[in-house]
Amino acid sequence: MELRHLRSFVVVAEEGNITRAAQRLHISQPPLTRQIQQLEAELDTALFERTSRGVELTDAGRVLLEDARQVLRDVEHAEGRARRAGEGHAGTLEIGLFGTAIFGAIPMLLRAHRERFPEVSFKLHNMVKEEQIEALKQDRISLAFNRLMRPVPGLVSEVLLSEPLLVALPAEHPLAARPAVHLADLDGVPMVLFPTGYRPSFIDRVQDMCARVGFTPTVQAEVADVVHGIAMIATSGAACLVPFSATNLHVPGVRYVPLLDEPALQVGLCCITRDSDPSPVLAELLRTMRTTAPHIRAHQLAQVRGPEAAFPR
Amino acid sequence: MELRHLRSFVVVAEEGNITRAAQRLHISQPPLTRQIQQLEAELDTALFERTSRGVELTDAGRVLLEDARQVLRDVEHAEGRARRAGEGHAGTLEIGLFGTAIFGAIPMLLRAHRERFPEVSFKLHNMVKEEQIEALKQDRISLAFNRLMRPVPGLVSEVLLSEPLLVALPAEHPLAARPAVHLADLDGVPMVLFPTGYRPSFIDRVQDMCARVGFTPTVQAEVADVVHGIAMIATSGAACLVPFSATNLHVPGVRYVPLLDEPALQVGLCCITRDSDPSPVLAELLRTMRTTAPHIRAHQLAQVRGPEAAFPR
DNA sequence: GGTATGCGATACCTTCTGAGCATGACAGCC
DNA sequence: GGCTGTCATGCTCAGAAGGTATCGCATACC
Repeated sequence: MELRHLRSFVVVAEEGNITRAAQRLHISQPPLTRQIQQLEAELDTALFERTSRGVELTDAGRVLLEDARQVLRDVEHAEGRARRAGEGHAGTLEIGLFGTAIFGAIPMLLRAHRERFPEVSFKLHNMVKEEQIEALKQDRISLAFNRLMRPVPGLVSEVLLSEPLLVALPAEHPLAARPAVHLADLDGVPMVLFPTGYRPSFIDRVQDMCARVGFTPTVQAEVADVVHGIAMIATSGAACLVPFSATNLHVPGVRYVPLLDEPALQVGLCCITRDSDPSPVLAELLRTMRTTAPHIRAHQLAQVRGPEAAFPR
Repeated sequence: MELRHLRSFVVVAEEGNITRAAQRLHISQPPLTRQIQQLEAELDTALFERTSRGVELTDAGRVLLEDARQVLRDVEHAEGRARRAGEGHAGTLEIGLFGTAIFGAIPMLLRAHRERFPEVSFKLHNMVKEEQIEALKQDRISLAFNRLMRPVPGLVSEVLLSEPLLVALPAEHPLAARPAVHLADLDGVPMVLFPTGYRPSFIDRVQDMCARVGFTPTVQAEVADVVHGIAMIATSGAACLVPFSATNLHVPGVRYVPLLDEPALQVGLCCITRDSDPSPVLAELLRTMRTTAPHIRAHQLAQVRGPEAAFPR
């Protein structure tokens, strides 16, 4: 059975007349008659009753008509989707995630893309940086989000967005009442750092920044990720430097206080891809993200420093 | 695009290798290559990346693979359904209904058929006898259920089932307390008769039966159908003769009392069809109904006269 | 009642497409 | 550097799909 048979069958059923159906199909009547006969032979069932005025569907014909229409619709649909997928407008992307951004910037970026191309869907996989690199190399994902990245052959890393930093503090901490603090104010305050594991990472960035303003952080604990960090300070006197995205983690007893050391105190959100991935779906997502990221950044800055700071200079 | 293309495409995608896929498809490699090329040309998109070791799906290819599999499954499914429909095991039947049996015997008959062939579905249309005849002649339904039928050219009527009769009485009526009554007991009791309209019908049967036991019914009202009849007696002192199926109409204040004049006092349930309907789905339903009807009758008799009467003689 | 009309089915011919074969171009491997 | 395995291409041919002419049959119409 070929689609040709189904296409012809549907037209014949609609016309109730092989001759007229043949005209609509731009073929002559005999081959159309034969097509129907072939279909009937293959299904071992009469699909039409032949009357003096034309043809009429049998029970089996009626059943097949429904199904055939469905199949033809699906084929058309598949054709459109494949075409759009070729242009990057449809498809599925496997994405590796780790860290804070998952609560803030990344959903906004992906939502923006979904608005452009509703037929693109995402499969998100939580994995640490080493796993992301492995998965990218093995083609299991085509995109990973992370913070800092040392060069890896075959992969490229792009800073999409610089996020402001904040200090997460227990609500009863003296600094928590201030509208903003300097990083140097944290000298002597016990801190929770993250993540453990693969370097370089956010933890290195934090230690580097503290060194620059002249102190070495008092490390109360090193934890696996931001979620553990926030959870920890809620029940201790410690502080924790976090990217803006983390402020979407609303934990009772935790306050987020902006840092005044901007713009130096920011942390990049990187996306990592294979260096010659031909995927048009990925390419379109990168385009979306590059145009959306500045808006997200402006929004974050406005939140941290007030609306007038959103567009400096 | 033809199914051939999709079938080939799926196999190539599964094998990741055109040569091997060609072996599985029992064709040689060059035509398979060309089929994929045709598909790609038609969709205006690369479906595979050609590597030195074979082929690999592109984004568009992955999207199409899902859809193509779905289409092929649907085609197979359609094929099976059409085949089964040709044997009467699948399809849809349009059925015209009127009167009491809709509450009792008919659902049981249809349920029995559904158990044999779950793929057969029914569309029920409520219509009076004249409409049933018209609809049958115009092919809008292929089966109608009713009570009495005078011969109509082109249609055949078959008595599927004889249902016992009962008297519906207001609960406070003196006869309502008895375990059973004779038809003659109704002499002088005001009666509600039905249906109005097309003759001959149940109303004629009732009058005929009363005449045979020696009285002319005192007609309090003539109503459209059994539902109106039952509703009426609930608020009046009248009685109403109804077929067993009506006892499924549970109306507060109404009692159903068996008649002792059996087996004479029964009423047939007829099914009406076109006299040379080739529909195998209909033929199978008739088979089911003919074998199921006696069991329903036995069940009804047991309810009316007690278990030992269910299998007389 | 006989002719005209319209229908699908069939026989026969034509065209073209889809498959096979041989071979080419290219990459990876020993 | 040859060997192997991959997909791509050019050529040939069989077979399938389509076209033409015609048949058989029912119905409609005069």
